[in-house]
Amino acid sequence: MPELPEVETVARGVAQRVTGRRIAWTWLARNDVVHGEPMPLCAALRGRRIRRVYRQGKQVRIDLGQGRLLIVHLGMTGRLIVADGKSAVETHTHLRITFERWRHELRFIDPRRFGGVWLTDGAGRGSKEWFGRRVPPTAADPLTISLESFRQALNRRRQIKALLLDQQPISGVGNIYCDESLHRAHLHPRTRASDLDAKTVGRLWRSLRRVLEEAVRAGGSSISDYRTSENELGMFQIRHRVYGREGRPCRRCGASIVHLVVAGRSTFICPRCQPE
DNA sequence: CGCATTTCCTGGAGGC
DNA sequence: TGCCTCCAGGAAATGC
Repeated sequence: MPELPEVETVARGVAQRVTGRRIAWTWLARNDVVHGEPMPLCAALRGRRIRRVYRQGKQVRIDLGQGRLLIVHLGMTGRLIVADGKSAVETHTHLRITFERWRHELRFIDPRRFGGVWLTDGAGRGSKEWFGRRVPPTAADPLTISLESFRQALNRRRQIKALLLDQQPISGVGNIYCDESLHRAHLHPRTRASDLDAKTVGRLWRSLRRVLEEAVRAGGSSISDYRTSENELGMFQIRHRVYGREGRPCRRCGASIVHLVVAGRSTFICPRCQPE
């Protein structure tokens, strides 16, 4: 389940390996995973040099220069890996990008196909319609958002969990880090966001940033499909305090972790640390 | 506006 | 062993 820390890890890993390289050819297994330009993708990418690779929200953005941007969204089971061109191509590999004078290549693999790839004009605006599917939204980043902007974003009557999962106000938080940050802030996920006092909003702001930063340092959480750009496991899952820990003791108070559904999502809380 | 529900998709888990 | 159902969830669409 790639969220901010996973996507950040992948973007950094890919950046390290492909920045400055020139694209030789692309191999597309099925064209419904690529959106944007109706022209053949291979023709659009061949000869382009990779200027920069970075994360925005849950997107990996590959800047190709001259106003071209290749956006990769990993969805739920997507992987973007740097692989030896001679290594076996596993099933559900949808896109391969090779480079001049390099034996390695970039591969996009996504069994469930909730993810996708967009070739845009560089603006990559979330609202803009592209051939096929809309570019997923990005807004304020939880690692850099100011406390004041965070407070404004939370000034809604919605449940705090639903708000944190909504990518429109703040982009990058998914189910895992939502639950982890709420536990650290001692907040019940069904709390109305607008009911939080200034002190509590500050606590959540810090908790969210801290858990995301820690997870980035651990290379993200590998629950099922997620792997780094080198196809290796992340390590943050062993440090989860609530996510996936139903029935196990709270690491803070020892109470049994409870599973419930909030905002239509599987949710884990400590009933003692996070009273309703 | 908020919120629940459904849709897309595949693989893994659990029941029988 | 095999078949069935359910579940995981990012984000959009739909209905109340």
